[in-house]
Amino acid sequence: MMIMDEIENTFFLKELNFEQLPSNLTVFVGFLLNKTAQLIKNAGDHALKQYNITTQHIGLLLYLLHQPNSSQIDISNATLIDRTTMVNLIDELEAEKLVERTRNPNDRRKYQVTLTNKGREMIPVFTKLMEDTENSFLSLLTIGEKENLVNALIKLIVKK
Amino acid sequence: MMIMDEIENTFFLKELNFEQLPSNLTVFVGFLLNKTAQLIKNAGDHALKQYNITTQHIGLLLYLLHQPNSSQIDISNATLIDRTTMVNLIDELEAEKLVERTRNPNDRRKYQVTLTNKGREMIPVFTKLMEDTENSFLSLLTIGEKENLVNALIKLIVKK
DNA sequence: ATAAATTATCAGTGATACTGATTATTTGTT
DNA sequence: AACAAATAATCAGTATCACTGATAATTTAT
Repeated sequence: MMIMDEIENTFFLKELNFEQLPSNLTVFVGFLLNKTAQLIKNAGDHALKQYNITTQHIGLLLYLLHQPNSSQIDISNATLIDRTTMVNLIDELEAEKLVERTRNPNDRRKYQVTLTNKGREMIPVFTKLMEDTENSFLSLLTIGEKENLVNALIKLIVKK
Repeated sequence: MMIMDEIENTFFLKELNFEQLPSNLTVFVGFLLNKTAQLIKNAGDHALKQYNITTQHIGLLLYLLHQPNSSQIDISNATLIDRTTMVNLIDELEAEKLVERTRNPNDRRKYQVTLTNKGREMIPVFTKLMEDTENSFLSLLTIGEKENLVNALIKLIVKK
């Protein structure tokens, strides 16, 4: 496979000092995904640090913008974040006065999580910050490569 | 961008119940990378569970196969895993009798981390398991798509 | 009316990354 | 040779995140 040469020339050999590679490269896709995810998350979190939130919170806010009054389970399902982790994330957004919990009058087991005015105001700020951060992170890729990357990742996630 | 339609038709709309999306899709690349990395890691860890190791350990073993007698710092740099985390990972591999620490006689600050016979015997087993797992995970992608994915991820990691 | 399911919550566990300090050792400088 | 600085491994502690399993409140199904 072509990739093998590519890796040996660019990545493992030069940067990671791998001098030889196992015969099948797929062993490393998990590693590559893991490290890339870590790097882009760090970049995003760093940019958001001044606002006391992380990249995880952004997904919630954007979801709420388009699906107002969602329950925590709804948000959990939509963002693929565990329901018990969601409790903390929404606690944190509430502490920053970006969202509010109100009971759903039609089903009092549920909350309606809603954006506050501050939340609505801040979303464009956060979005811009994240866009800039991700664009900078992805700047080595062409538009086509970005599209391919996104499409591949979506395929892999949707499959599950 | 074409991608927007793609996402709306396949992913957010159907699976995640997003009905509308922010104008710039790059906000979500971090999310996609994060989730994909999580899923593939879970799959690998599950396959390796019977051997009491995780996908993280595999990278170390393979590195040691090609760079015997490496120090912990060497491995740490090669695998992009923090040096303090490395201590634990090698503890765990040692507990499983897959590697050994011996002091480097030329520099007694360093260890030489070496594969045991058991370690060398098990590597093909682990590799096969990981290959099967990753191939299954990536089975929806064509060869070309896999190559593009790997190349894109390598570009993004090497850049940093 | 009762059983079963659902939503949110909490306590606890485990994996991982990272900071900052410490010890032992080696290297560089005078 | 003596001393300072750098390096390798370690440890204690913090933080994030995913996840298990339990519980209380409420709704739905039988």
